[in-house]
Amino acid sequence: MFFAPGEPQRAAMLDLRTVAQNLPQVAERLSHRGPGIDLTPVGELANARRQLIQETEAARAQQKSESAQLGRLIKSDPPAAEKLRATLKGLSERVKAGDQELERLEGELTQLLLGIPNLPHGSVPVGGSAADNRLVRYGSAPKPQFAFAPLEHFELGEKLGILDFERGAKVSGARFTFSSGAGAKLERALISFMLDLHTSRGYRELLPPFLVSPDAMTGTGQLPKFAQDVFRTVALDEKGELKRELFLIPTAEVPVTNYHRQEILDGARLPLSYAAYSPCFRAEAGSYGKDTRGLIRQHQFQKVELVKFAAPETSYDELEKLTADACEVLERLKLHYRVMLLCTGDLGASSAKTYDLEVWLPGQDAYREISSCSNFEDYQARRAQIRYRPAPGEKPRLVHTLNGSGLAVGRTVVAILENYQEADGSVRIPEALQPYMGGMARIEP
RNA sequence: GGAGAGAUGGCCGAGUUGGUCGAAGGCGCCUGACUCGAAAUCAGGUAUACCCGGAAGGGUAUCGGGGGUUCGAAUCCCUCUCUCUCCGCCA
Repeated sequence: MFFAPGEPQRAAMLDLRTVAQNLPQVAERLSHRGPGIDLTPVGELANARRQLIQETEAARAQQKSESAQLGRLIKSDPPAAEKLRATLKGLSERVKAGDQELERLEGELTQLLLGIPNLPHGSVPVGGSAADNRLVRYGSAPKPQFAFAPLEHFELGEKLGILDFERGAKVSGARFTFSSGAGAKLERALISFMLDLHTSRGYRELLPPFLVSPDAMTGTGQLPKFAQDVFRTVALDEKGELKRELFLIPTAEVPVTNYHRQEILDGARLPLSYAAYSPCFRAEAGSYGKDTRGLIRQHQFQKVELVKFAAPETSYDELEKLTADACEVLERLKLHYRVMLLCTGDLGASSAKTYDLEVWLPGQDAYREISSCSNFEDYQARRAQIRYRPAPGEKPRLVHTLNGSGLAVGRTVVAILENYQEADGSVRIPEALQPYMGGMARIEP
C-alpha cells in the first residue's frame, strides 16, 4: 500500500514488511541516491525470520497449553504428570533454541536496515551531486555591492579583536575558537534574537541536554553510520573501566527529536513545534583541509534548531513553513541568500527531502550553507517509536519528524561580518539585532 | 558518595506461599439507551507489537531493561537503569 500510485509521500523506510514486500520498487528508488545498495540479503533474512517465527510460536503454543494441563495433573494424577513433565522439558528446549536463533536473525536484519537510507520524496530532483541541486528562490535582500575588496570574516574578526583562533588552538586544538568582546556578545545576541523570533511564531523553546545516550543517537540515525563524526565521552569507575558512555550532541535535533521517544502523541495537538538552542560538537572526520580557516567548520558551534512532529498528511506543508521560518531570520537580518532543493545524490541518509539555505559571503565570493531543513517522514520516528493517535479510539501511527537550523549561529556571525563590513574594517550591526546588542550599531577596532 | 523504598495497562492502583493473570477495581476514553440537547444514570467496549488469514478470527510476546531457575514467573534469584526519602558533598 505504501507504493500505491499517487501516494509517493507515504513511502516509508526501514519498515521491514514494506521493504521485504516491495524489494524491486524500493531498490529502484534507492538507486537514485547512488549505486551500492543491495537489498537481496534483506529479503532472504526476512523470509527466514517469518518461517522461524511460525515454527517457534507453534511450539510455544503447544508448550503453553500442555504446561497448564500439567498443573492440573499434578493434583489428580502424579505419575502421568511426571511423564508429561519429561516431554515438556524437551519442548521447552526447542522453544528456547528457536528464540535464540530468532534473536540472532533479527539482530542481523536490524543492522542491515539501519544501513539503508531513507527513500527520497517524489519531488526531489534526481542527481548525482551538489551540482544537480535545484535553485528554488532568492531571499529579498539583494547581493551587496562593495567599492572595495571585501575581506573574509576571519581577517575582519582578528582585526577587530573579536575572534581569536590562535588561542582557541592553543587551548583546545584546531577548529576551536574564542569569541571575545563584541564577538561573544554578538553570538549571545543572535541566539536570543533567533529564539524570540521563533517562539513568537509558535515554537516552544526547549533547552535540551547536550550529552545524550547511545539510544538517542541511534533514534535519529547518527549511529551507527556516523560514529566517526561525533565525540564520545566516557565516565570511568574506580578501576578505570567504562562505567557509562554519552555522546556530545552534533545538533539539538538529537535530544529534541528523542524528546518524544516511545510516546503516543495526541493527534489533535499536532504539529508540535520546538525551537532549541544548543552548542553542537562534531569531529569533522573526513573533512581535513576543508575550511581550515575561520568559523565555517568548527568542532564546536552554536545553533538554534527547529524541530516539528507532524501528521503524515501535513508534513510537507510543515516543511515549507519550517523552511520559511528559517528564512525569516535571514530576512530580518537583511542578508542575501538563496534556497536550494537538494537532489537525490546530495540528500542526507535520513532525509526524504531537504532545502538548504545558502547565505551569500562576499569575502568568499560564494554561497554557503547556513541552514538545512528536512522532512524525515517516519524514518526517524520508526526507530525512536514516536507515534500519534489520529483520533480517540484509532490506531496509533508513526509521526513525521522535521527539522532545520534556524540558524547556525557561527555561520550567521560570518555572514554578518562579511556582508556588513565597511571600508575602514568596521562592521555595522543589523538593525534587528541592535536591541540585543545594548543599542550597539557598529563594531570598531 | 553512604543508608533505605519503589518501578504493573492512557492515568491511579490490586496482585509477591510460582500455574487458567494481558493482569481485579477506579478514573479517563469510545459506542448505545434515557434526553429537545447536555449533565447525571444504566449497558457494552476500551493496550501495543509480531505471525497466520481475503475477512471473520486465531496464535505469540510484553507487568522498568537484561540474564537465570522451572514443564510453567508480574510473582523466586542475579544484574543494570530510573524514581523517591534521609545523610554527606557540590555549580
